[in-house]
Amino acid sequence: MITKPPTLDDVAQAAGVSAATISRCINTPDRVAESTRLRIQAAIDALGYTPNFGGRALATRRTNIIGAVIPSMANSVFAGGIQAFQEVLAREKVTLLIGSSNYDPDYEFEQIQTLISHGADGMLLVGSKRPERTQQFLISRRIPTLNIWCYRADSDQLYVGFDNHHAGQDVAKLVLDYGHKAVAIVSGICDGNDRAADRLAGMTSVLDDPAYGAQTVMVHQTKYSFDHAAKAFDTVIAQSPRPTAILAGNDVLAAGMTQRAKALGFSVPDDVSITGFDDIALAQFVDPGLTTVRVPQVQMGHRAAEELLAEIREPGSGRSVELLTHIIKRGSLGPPAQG
Amino acid sequence: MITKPPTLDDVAQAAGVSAATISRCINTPDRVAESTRLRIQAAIDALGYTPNFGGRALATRRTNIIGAVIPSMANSVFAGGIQAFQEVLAREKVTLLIGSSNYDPDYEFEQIQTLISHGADGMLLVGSKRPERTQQFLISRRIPTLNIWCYRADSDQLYVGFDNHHAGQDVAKLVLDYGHKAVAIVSGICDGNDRAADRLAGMTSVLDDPAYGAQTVMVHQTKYSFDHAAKAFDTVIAQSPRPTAILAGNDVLAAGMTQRAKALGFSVPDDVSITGFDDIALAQFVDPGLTTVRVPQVQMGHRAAEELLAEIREPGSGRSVELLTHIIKRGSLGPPAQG
DNA sequence: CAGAATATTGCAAGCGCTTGCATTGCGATT
DNA sequence: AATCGCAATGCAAGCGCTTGCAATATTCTG
Repeated sequence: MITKPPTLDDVAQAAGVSAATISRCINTPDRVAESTRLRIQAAIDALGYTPNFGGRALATRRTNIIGAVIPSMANSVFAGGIQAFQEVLAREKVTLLIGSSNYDPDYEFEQIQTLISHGADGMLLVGSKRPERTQQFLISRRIPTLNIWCYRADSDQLYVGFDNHHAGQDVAKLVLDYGHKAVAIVSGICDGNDRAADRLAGMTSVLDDPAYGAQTVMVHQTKYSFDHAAKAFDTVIAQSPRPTAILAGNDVLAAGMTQRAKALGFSVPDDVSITGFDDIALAQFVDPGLTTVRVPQVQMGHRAAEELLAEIREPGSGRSVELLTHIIKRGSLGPPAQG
Repeated sequence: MITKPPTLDDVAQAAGVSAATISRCINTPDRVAESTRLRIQAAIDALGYTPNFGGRALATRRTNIIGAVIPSMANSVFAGGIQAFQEVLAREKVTLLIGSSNYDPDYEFEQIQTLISHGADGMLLVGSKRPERTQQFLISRRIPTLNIWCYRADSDQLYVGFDNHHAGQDVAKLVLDYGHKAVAIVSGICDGNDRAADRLAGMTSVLDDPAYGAQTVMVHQTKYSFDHAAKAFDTVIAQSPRPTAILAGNDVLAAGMTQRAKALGFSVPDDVSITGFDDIALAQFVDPGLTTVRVPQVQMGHRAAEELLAEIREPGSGRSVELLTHIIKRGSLGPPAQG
């Protein structure tokens, strides 16, 4: 027996009222008389009626869906934040539609289009820079959008994040404070990834500051994977002068390099110090533990959800929020060997 | 300029054809002449048109959304599989709606309802056992559903996963092969989590097999977090006789215990061996590396997507798939100290 | 070159729900 | 008792898209 799901009309028939009344009974119960409401409720229960989403979306032009496009689901960098984000949404009966862009702006655009065409009322995006057409699309569609993982004071967009540039400077300074003079940077691919670019810029701005008398041995960009990190280490460590410290663009790179370093017989941090970024769970399990920048992921997710919801319900009411990062010191950073 | 999003009609007007043709051009391009197709495409691009989801859903009674409810997004156990799952869906222009249940069956039910009321054409769920009302709901709504992370031959449901019981036996046997006689198990909470329960059952079935002459010192259930793992380690290690090996229900527990063990001055594996389960990225970074059971996450995600899509397009055509696990040997398991 | 087959395109009827406006009923007001 | 105000309900017009069927244009067949 192929039973089609019951519709509003079915319920109306069963309850002996018009479809409009049923609709009101569901959406604005106080507009319906107590007695009919009861009758309707009974009919709904009897038929097991659930409003059809498409119909409702079509009529109201609202979906209660929020879309999020994150660069990657595979590594856990974004997991914590999204989980926190989702918790808040769930509480408000809003559903999360997730896409992942694999760090590719074109693919990100595609995902955004998909999510929006699926009716997303708002969008959560990672980072701030994106191609003109993406921006245009978002604007022309009037989709409330909020960017996380970065923060820009001088912008009319909404941000809930932190200052990657500044955080990058912090680590770099710390490393120089330890006395390192020859430092290399292994960054994520900056093209299309403003967080990586900002971090890198922050780091180099310090390293290249003559006041410190240090030297940037090499800046190397590579993908966020353990394998790429290992290769990057090989490249960087072969430079001359050999760097005594390597600043990594994130923890995945740092972890991968640490492992590779040990495999090659280098001692961390005695032969080479390595710092990370993000403080993902992994960071404390690497041996030695990664000195890294802690990003307040959970807080970021929560606040992002709150502000985005606010912006959706009342355009203009969402606020940007700057979060603070701080450095977690573990064993992977030490003074350079006496040379 | 208050631009409402462009509709099919707008595009039709711009391209000088009827709305129907536009629709065909999008859904069945070969039914449209090359020349008009180009003209339409131009119009679409010019207007930045995206099909309205509600309208489409209403007309086709299909949403091209698949819902997934996973126990947790916070740890990376499920990330790889979901990412793989999503990749296949994206290729087919199907979108993923994700919910997380936090390992709570009631909450899982709630999430399932939300996703389905949002029009999900199919559901991906983790594990096999769930409350009667959840099952009933799924059945009454005729939602194609596929379960991952487990496999049951004797079932009319769809599974793409592996035999947790068997895998649990495998690790247990391996540990006994190393000569351990006093073994403890630190499992996830089995209530409402059939994977954890199956693994545990598999492990105990071996440990309690008199043929091996071993002893199960203790079975301890706790939540999947590093903190809980540390506490569990404290409890378990204080037993008498002191276990020389601890089987963990997953890698998070194993990693947390390893770290705690080292912090307390125990050498792993010399003082105590620890095994994990899942082979998440973390496992290779823990020192010593975790001997664990590798779960073919990516493969699981891919196959699950394929079978679920098949089942949705042609009910009855989806097939269950049993995947195989194998043990990855690293340093955390060794022979017991001579005693 | 007529007639048929086929490829393109348009018409119009929904899909299920919401909502502005009109209608009905009824107690309150004068 | 006639009138008014308001609460409760019904009517009907969409919301944007798909699709069976019909109409027209194009190509093929003999």
